[in-house]
Order: sequence, then C-alpha cells, then structure tokens
Amino acid sequence: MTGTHTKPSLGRVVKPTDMPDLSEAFSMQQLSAAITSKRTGMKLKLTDVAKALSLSKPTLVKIEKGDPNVTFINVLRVMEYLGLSFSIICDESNSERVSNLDEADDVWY
Amino acid sequence: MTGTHTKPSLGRVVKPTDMPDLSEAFSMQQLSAAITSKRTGMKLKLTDVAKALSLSKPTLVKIEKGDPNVTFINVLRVMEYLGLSFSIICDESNSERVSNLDEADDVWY
DNA sequence: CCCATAATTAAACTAAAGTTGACTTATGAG
DNA sequence: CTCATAAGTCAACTTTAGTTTAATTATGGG
Repeated sequence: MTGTHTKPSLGRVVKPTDMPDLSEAFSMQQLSAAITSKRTGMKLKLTDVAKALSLSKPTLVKIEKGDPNVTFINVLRVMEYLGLSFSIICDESNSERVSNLDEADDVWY
Repeated sequence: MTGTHTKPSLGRVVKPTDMPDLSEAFSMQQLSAAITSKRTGMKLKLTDVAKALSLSKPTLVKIEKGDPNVTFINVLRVMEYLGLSFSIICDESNSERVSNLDEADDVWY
C-alpha cells in the first residue's frame, strides 16, 4: 500500500450485489451472486480473500463469476471463508433404506 | 456385454451404502456417501455413470471417495445425473440488503 | 476532470486434474 | 472353490486449472 491516504482502508466499497433467493434451485449464477454478495457485505476486497486463502486473483474472479471449471476444493475454501456452505438435496428418494437383502424386485426365474 | 448370461444385467448389486443424514453439516464424507447411496440405490454401476457422462472411471471413483481435488463441473454433472443437488446455506447473515446507500457504519471523519 | 483503488482480462508458464489401458482386489452366484 | 463382474488402483501421457505479471477497464472521491 502507498502511504498516500491516512485512513486505514476506505478504498473501493463497490456496489453491493444483493443476496440471491437461496430457496431457489441451485445454479452457478446463484452461487456466484451469493459469494459476491457475502464478500462485499463483509467489505472484503478480492485481494483480501485471495491473500487470506493463498489463491490467485484470476482464480477467485473465475469462482465469483460462476465458472464451473474450477476445483471443488477452491470453491469450498472460498465459501467457508465467507461463511457460506452447502446442503445436499436428494430428489425423489430412490435408493432409500434397502432393508430386503434377499431378492425383492427383479425376480424372473 | 458377453453373451454368457441370459439375464439382462443382474451382475453385481453391491452392498447398498445408506443415505447419510442430510440435515447434518456439509462434509466431503457426507457428499461421498450420498452419491454412492444414490447410485447403488438406482442400481447403476460406476461404469454406467462414467459412460453416460463421458467421464473416466478413476475420476468418478475420486468423486465418490470424496476427494475434493476434482473439478466442480464434474461433481455437479455426477450429482445432477443421480438426482442430487446443492442448496446454498448462508451463515449469520452479514451483508443482507444494504438499503442505505449513504454513509452508515464506518464513519470516522 | 484527475487520481487512487478495485475489478477484470491477457499471455506465458507451472502444476495438477483427467484420460487411457491394464492390472489387482472384492464379492456374490453357481 | 471357481468364475464372472464390479470396484479400486497405477503409471505414462494429455488436457486444463492455477499462477504470475502486467495491462486494461470501472468507479467513487476530491
């Protein structure tokens, strides 16, 4: 940082993107919006998060933009750092508990 | 398939792993268990899913084992194919709606 | 307008994820 | 036990995600 300003770090505050409706179905756009919203809401700069996680700025931008071609572990690191997490949703329970160990459905003999 | 058997595809049915408690906090183990449970419940072999998604078996195994060092897009593809999805959880709402566009908190001048 | 800072993008290189093909368990049917 | 099939692993190679450095846009404050 250049000692030009006397203030701690007012810098850019960026227009805060608002948190998407988390009740909607998951999508990369939703994740993207949630991450950016959380970060700006916490008044953190991209470089702050990047440095804290030892992650490069281009990669962080990719994640915030909702590009799915990133490693899962990096997405999780960013989310955890910002206080975001996943919950797994299971459609129309197939599988369920398979109590019957013997033949049950596919019987043809 | 080799014409050895006359049956459609009884093959291996594998011991069905049961679906983890999805109300618990997210973890790779939970995701791992959910994926394996869903797949075995649908009576699909690793190779079935791999072929359907044009994904290699080693990579699918990595994902099912809960290795986070895989690309996000591949995890999402597998999940979608099996009928699994994510829901984003936001801890302790910071950010929220930033209605006040003017100075609000950080006032020091 | 001018300036400082933040966000976004680009290119060349490095590191790591993904593929291929074969091989090694594991497991249940017969 | 034997056999067939599914799961899991390995090594060499290919593809691509990630890094670095730098330049290029925004955007708000003064």
